[in-house]
Amino acid sequence: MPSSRNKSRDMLSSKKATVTNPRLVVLDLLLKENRPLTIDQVLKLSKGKLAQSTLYRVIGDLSDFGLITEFTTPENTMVIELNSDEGNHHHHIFCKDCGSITDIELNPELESALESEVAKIEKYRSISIDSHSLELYGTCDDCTN
Amino acid sequence: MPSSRNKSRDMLSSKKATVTNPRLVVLDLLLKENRPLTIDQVLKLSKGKLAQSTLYRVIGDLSDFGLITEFTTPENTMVIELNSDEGNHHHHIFCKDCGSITDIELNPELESALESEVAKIEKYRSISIDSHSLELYGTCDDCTN
DNA sequence: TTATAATTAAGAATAATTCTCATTCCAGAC
DNA sequence: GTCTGGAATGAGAATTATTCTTAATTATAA
Repeated sequence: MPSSRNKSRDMLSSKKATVTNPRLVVLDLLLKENRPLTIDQVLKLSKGKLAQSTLYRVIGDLSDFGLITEFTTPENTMVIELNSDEGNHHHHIFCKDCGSITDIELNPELESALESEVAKIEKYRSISIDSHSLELYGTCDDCTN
Repeated sequence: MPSSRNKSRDMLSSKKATVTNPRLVVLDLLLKENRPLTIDQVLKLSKGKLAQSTLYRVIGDLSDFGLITEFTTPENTMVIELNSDEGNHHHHIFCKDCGSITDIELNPELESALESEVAKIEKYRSISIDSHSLELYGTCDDCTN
């Protein structure tokens, strides 16, 4: 009974969500791998313990609970990522060769410059902006060699 | 014989590409609408003059010629946009209610701050970054009311 | 005008995701 | 601990977006 299992349980309980095996499997995996995972990766790493349809539904549920975030690769497949407790804002680098996804944080001045620009755009265009994301596309270190 | 038709012809010729009707239809539409268009919008606006499979292939061709750019909505459907002659870099706002897509340009200082941060990330992580995109998600003016 | 190569249209095929519904599981009441 | 109602699951069908295949058509340029 690894501790990640308990952490996963707590995460679900704290959201008053029913604790079920598929949900625990997904959370455990994200806790253990500690990186964004594609659907394929989740399915492979969980070795047939999850029906594909269940995975998609569980992802929807966990997103609704605010425990994970979904986004997509440039090739249009779903990626999930644990929401950190601190709710720290970050962005992603996609490697076009191996498909790896890496988190990056911008330096705080740039991030806040970005946010105030976004605020300006909101006001100027009289629209409301919920979120922004900066994505970088390129080749990772491993694939460059 | 509207002038956009001639513009479209010229665009194709300038790339030494064969001038065909489906290609002209797509370029004309983009010239006329002057905004990013989804596959659905292109199909509807072109009123059955294009086979769907042709549209996808034509989009691939026009991208290869460097005349248009493809990207995707948060709902994962393809969007195309005319490449401006100036090749000016810009970003997009997606309205989560009506799905409209709007171009925005960042103020030049921010854009160049972003670029130098990206360069820093490249160096620091020894990766190579080909492109970046900033996407804003929110509600447009029309949908706020 | 004609030959050749490029392009198209229609629909089949594929891939990702969502839906359906009968079965199983969880959580709280006894 | 057992029961029970509602929530969640699993298997596969359905849907959606995109790509592929192939025979027929069209564009170019000699």
